Amino acid sequence: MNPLNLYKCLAEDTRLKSLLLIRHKHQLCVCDLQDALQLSQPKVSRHLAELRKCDLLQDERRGKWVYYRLHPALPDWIHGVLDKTFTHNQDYLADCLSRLSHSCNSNCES
Amino acid sequence: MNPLNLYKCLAEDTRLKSLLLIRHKHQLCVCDLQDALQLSQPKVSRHLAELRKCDLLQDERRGKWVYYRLHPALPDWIHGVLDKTFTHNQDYLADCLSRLSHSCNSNCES
DNA sequence: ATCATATATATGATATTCCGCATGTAAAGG
DNA sequence: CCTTTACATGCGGAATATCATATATATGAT
Repeated sequence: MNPLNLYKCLAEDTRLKSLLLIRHKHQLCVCDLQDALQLSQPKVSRHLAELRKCDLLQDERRGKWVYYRLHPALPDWIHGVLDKTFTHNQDYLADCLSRLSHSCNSNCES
Repeated sequence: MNPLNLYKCLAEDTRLKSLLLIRHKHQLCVCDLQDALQLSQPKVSRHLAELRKCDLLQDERRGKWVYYRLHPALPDWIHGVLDKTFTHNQDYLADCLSRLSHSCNSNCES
């Protein structure tokens, strides 16, 4: 993953927020994000697919749900970038974070 | 500077390399970058203007030359992101870095 | 089998970004 | 002045990205 492609992935609101929320909650399914971001299902799904194709995310189906998490092989420096971004931009994430904590699909397990 | 706008700025080859090279060399003028990146003058200039308008860069004219450097008010976490990106992506920068060291507009002073 | 829920994808329209080229401006030297 | 060098910007077209809508697929329950 070269830096240019990473930043292209981060350069869109839905993708950036999805990545940061998934990083924060460890794993989320599409409908969690759909609720938290208040976006249509196809829109969320399409952006997650893009992040998956770039190997930033990994998906795993469990029953009806598909859970997304950070790709386990993600280089250290990318973790660092995401960490800094999350930590220093709580205002950017406040709204969707609060909506996320009210939903309960992914929160209720492991 | 919100993270989305930052990453939009970094999501283009000319802008990303320019920023990283300027960070590395402390300051560079347009023709330094033009040589290092082997790009047309208007192309470099336009992307630098965009980075300036987003307050990522600051410009300063000295005689015929306009020197660009990182904006002094750049938040710490953005410095962190740039540092990690530079350090862990030397391959992405190798070519333009070597061309940069052969030129001598900005190297020859302070 | 049928249906509801969760997710993915195809398609065509719209918007945004990027580029090359031409032109404009600013400084320095003759 | 006039020219050269360094840089900036306006403009139209090409390439890309994004979107909404419709449709397809997968799973689980009845």
